[in-house]
Amino acid sequence: MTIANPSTSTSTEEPGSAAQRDRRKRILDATYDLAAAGGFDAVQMRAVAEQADVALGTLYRYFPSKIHLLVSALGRQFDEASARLNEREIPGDTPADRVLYVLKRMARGMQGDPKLTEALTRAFMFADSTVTNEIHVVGMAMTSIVTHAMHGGEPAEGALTDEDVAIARVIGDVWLSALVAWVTGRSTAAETAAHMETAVHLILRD
Amino acid sequence: MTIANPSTSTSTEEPGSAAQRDRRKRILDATYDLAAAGGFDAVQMRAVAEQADVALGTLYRYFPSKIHLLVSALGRQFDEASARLNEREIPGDTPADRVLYVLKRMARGMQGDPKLTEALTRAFMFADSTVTNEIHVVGMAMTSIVTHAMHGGEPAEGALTDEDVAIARVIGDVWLSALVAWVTGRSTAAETAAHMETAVHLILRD
DNA sequence: GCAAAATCAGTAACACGTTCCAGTTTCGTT
DNA sequence: AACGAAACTGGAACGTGTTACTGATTTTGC
Repeated sequence: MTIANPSTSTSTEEPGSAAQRDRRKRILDATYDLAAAGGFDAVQMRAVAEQADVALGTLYRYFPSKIHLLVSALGRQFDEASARLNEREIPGDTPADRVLYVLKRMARGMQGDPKLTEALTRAFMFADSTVTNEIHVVGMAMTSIVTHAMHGGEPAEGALTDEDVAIARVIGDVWLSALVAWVTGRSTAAETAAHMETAVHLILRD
Repeated sequence: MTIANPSTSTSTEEPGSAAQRDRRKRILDATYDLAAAGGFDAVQMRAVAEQADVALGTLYRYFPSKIHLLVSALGRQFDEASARLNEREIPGDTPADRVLYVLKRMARGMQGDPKLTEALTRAFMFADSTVTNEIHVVGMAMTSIVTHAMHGGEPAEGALTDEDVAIARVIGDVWLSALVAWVTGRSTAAETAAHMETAVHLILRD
């Protein structure tokens, strides 16, 4: 339905003073709200600053660009999704079934928040090398989710073969392309789902 | 109030007066040159207009946005590549070998023009539903290139199975993701090539 | 408890995509 | 050749991301 706003969880200890953490949190919350309400274009730096009760210069001190801001928000989202999915067993009899299960779960969450998804995906696609760190987090989370599903939810982290990782990466690539096509209005949710299903069966061959 | 929009025609026979065709070509040439020299950011609408010897308003009459402009340039480029590749036999003993041959050829071309590739890829990733037509051209050209390679360069257009098309799409998806990773500086050319090789063998299994 | 350093608010200004407009030129038709 | 429609030019202007600057306020080091 809706993607949980991660602002309530402060599991990882972030550096800086309490006031800094406060401002950072307020900024990310404002970003999240604006993105969820109006998508990429609605996340305007002046609006974020105002809603976070922070000056524009301060906003730029914390996040050097709109892309950094949105990708950081995406990173938190993905971390949360990954954590939720990886701590449970995945239903399904075959790897393909299980992978499709998690992909469909993620798709459902995203379709429930299309504007937010559009904003974060656009930022991800537009990011350059200055955002490499934040983006790497997303890629690894995706690989983790897929391999975890392939192995049926068993914590077989050490048993990942090269082929497992390659398969997960390919599925992640297809997923990303499908996501972009959906976000940019070039394919419907149903077409995206059908394409993912075809691709997963093709790659995991059953 | 005017409806006419010369930019919406992408077929080989372009309508309009000679002057219109002239302007369109000048605009696309200027776009190409600026993109090749400085990438996405260097393709500035005022600069394109000036270099094409056209007023800014005229540029916007032909291409309603920077994204349309760049995606159209990408379409022209892809059409040419597709035509060149499809009129010859593809070397290689297996479908995987042949597909990798054309992918590596394309990769080499792109690495030779990194700024141009960056500009066109960025535009492609940022396009929305108003550019669907132009983007469809690119997608079909990609599918055509891959299926042509799979079948060894034989003109077996009528014999494409659903699976052929699905495979071509998946390979296109992986290609696109790899391209984005390379363009945004998140992976090197060598990593991209290795990933493509792994993925193609995985999908075409031989 | 205090001075220096860092941070912040507020605001102006710049850059580039985009829109709009008034006047001029080109094009197709009669 | 003349006329109306469409296209073109040149330039002003607007919105939003980004930068720069100044004077207050908070934090830090001692």
